[in-house]
Amino acid sequence: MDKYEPQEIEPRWQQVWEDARAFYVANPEDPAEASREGKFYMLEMLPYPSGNLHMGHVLNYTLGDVVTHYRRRNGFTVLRPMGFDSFGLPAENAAIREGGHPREITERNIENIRRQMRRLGWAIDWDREVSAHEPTYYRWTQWLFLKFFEAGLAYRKEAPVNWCPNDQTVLANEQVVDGRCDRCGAEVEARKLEQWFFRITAYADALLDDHALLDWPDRTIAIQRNWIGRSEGAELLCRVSDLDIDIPVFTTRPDTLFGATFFVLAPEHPLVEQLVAGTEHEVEVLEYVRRAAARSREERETKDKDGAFTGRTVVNPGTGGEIPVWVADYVLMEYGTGAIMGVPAHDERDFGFAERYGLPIVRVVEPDDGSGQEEEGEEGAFSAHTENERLVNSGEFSGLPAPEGAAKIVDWLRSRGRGAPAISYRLRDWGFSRQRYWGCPIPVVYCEDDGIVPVPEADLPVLLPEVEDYRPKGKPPLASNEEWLNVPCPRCGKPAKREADTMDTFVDSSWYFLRYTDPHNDSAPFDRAIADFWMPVDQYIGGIDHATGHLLYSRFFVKAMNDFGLLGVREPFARLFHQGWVRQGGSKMSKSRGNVTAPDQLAAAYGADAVRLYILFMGPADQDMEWTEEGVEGIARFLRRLWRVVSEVIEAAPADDGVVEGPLARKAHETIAKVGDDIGRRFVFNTPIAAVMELVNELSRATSDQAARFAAETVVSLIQPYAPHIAEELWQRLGHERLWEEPWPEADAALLVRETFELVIQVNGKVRDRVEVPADLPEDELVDRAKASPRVQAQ
RNA sequence: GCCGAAGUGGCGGAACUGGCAGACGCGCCGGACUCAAAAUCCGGUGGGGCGAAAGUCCCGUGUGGGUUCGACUCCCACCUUCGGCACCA
Repeated sequence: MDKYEPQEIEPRWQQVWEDARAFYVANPEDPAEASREGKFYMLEMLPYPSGNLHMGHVLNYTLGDVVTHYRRRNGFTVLRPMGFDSFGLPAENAAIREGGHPREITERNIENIRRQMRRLGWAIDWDREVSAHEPTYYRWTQWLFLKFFEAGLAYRKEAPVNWCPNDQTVLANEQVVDGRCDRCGAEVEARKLEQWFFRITAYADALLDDHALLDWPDRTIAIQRNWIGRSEGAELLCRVSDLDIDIPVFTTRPDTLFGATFFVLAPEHPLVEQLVAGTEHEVEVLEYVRRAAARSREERETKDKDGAFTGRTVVNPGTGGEIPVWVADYVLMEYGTGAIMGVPAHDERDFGFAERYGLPIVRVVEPDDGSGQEEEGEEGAFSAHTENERLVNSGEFSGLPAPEGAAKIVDWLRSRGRGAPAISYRLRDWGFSRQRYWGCPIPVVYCEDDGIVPVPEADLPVLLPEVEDYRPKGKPPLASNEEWLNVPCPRCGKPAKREADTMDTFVDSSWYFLRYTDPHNDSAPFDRAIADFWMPVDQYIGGIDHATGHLLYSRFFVKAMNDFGLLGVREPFARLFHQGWVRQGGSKMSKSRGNVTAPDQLAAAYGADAVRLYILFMGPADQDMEWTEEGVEGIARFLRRLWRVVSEVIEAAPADDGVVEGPLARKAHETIAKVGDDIGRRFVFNTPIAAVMELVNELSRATSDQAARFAAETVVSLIQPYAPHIAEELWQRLGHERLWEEPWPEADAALLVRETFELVIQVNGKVRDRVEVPADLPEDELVDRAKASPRVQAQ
């Protein structure tokens, strides 16, 4: 018997699969007519090509690999592509650090990762590989941008960005950690610059409603729901009598309208200046606005509430009374209308403000217990929404239950043209322009006469130009290439300038799963019929850190593309699974933390099969795990044991027509049922390994009969998705071929049914007796049997 | 504060629909092989009593209650940890 030598076996089988094009899948001849029955689109989030794969990647892609093999062998046509999210800051920063061009570094990293992926034996269709930085890809990113622009879903406006005063650059949000630049540690400032935005807020309701279509983890849906932050309420108009202007406010508590004793504008509110212009309050208010602007976000959130009185009043549309208008920075311009009605009796924040400035506090909602209790002071001055409340001090609405009162008040306001039901969202439009080099150019031109002019489709791609110095230095690096920057206006031909910002990499990754379906198309991003054949992704696997980024952006992109008529589906990812973090020393494993174990050394020491098995055996795949190599020896032992036991069977039990029966045969069938159920239905990946280990343990006790032979073949077949190399080798030695195409084994249902089972009889929680009873006995019979037990009778 | 997830041996974890808690693996202990060690193989391993032994009894799944013949699992209250949102009107 020869030794188990993964370093010899593994490359050999990888070559066999490549030569046989085992995991490549062709698109249907006529995708519009092809049956979608049996198609399976397996996708894992594409890697960022930074240096090396780490164990988090190994977990992610091994999970996808197990599912791919399992589905294939269950008769599905599985699309399982791979690509690289190859634009972005890390490559650029690495290039700045090491010298050299981001493209060289990126392409070197891609080459290296591709090699690591092949070394691990993942079943990937490499014909469909795409990389975001290749013009053949980003040409279509630009094309899609133009569609969004035409539809009014991409627009430009002035907005605050993160500015690092030390590095003289705009930072992406993900580069700001606790308010500081993650490279130099300087405190980040807010600056106002013209920026590009995607109008994702137009899809806020669709993004919420269509959660119902998705088989996603509850927590992911909850995170997205929180992020979108939909609040129902009303928008009402408050009139500044002196100036004849109406200021809209949003509230979720219209029932408390009669308790609004003051009015507050955010310091950034555009009407502030007009309200105080030329009044005695002007100096004081503008000074307050300036001070507020200088405050850091953190200071603004933690200090006591303060503000400045404008000297103006507005009419409370409920009471008809005049209430004072203040400016205070606890009101945020970004949310609602940037103005609020202050109801100190029923809002904690308004209460704090009113106390400080001596503003009146009027209770208008009370618990409906009939006692009319009047509590005063801190505790009683405001009250949270509870089940049974009624309105008081609210004119004709007094006495109504609070929810009904709210509805009646909104109706009443609407009839007088002073308000309407309204919905407010926390979600903001997606700012996607970056003042950096290594990204997809935004294909527009600025013309003095024509404004923003899209680059004609025929002129795409707008190639990312070479620049002398791609370091960020306050203005976009692309702008330094004058030859590239200055072009005639596509509309009028006059001298114009290109957009020098590039796109956020999340734009690239918002549609890559569509390009995979038709990766070589050079007349469109993809053919609709082909995309409609494969989409949606049947199983997506990736980190939960993308819940409010990539996973939201991609849903938005697909919805918009569906509205453009480019695509049939409205959701990209039907089913979603998040692998847990692989931590080392307590923190998430990532390149930026430098706490990375490369899978290479591990594969060199134990083989790819051991690495794959080990990462899945460590624990439930959706839970975080602390990386340790402690247990990898156990997996290596298991593989050697598997090799030895199966080799023994090959020698001791040549295949014949002998009967396959007995406890070992039954155990094999139970294992088939368990493994298939775990992978297919429960989507758990650690317990199937334990089940196969159990079967190997039992098999090792008797290796010489036909039941042993059946058990050995079963073991090899079931472990194949996890450890395809050793499985293929042993399968061949067992006298078969092409295990990767072998149908998944089926458990013999008859063998799974136990004819009898051991009934455990308990009285008051104590085990009194165990009796063997027929499995099909009805419950009352079971009770009778239990009562008939002498040991129960003796009690 | 609101929303979500999770607490089981020395460790990672198993127990899926309420039915012998601790599968499988790590570690540890003992044995075989060996001049010896490594590797490999075999056996043991939740805690505590009683017993020479076969055994047998008690305790035990974050805490306190409850439902049930029976609870890691269901219900109520709480504690702890982790994640999301948060001056969001």
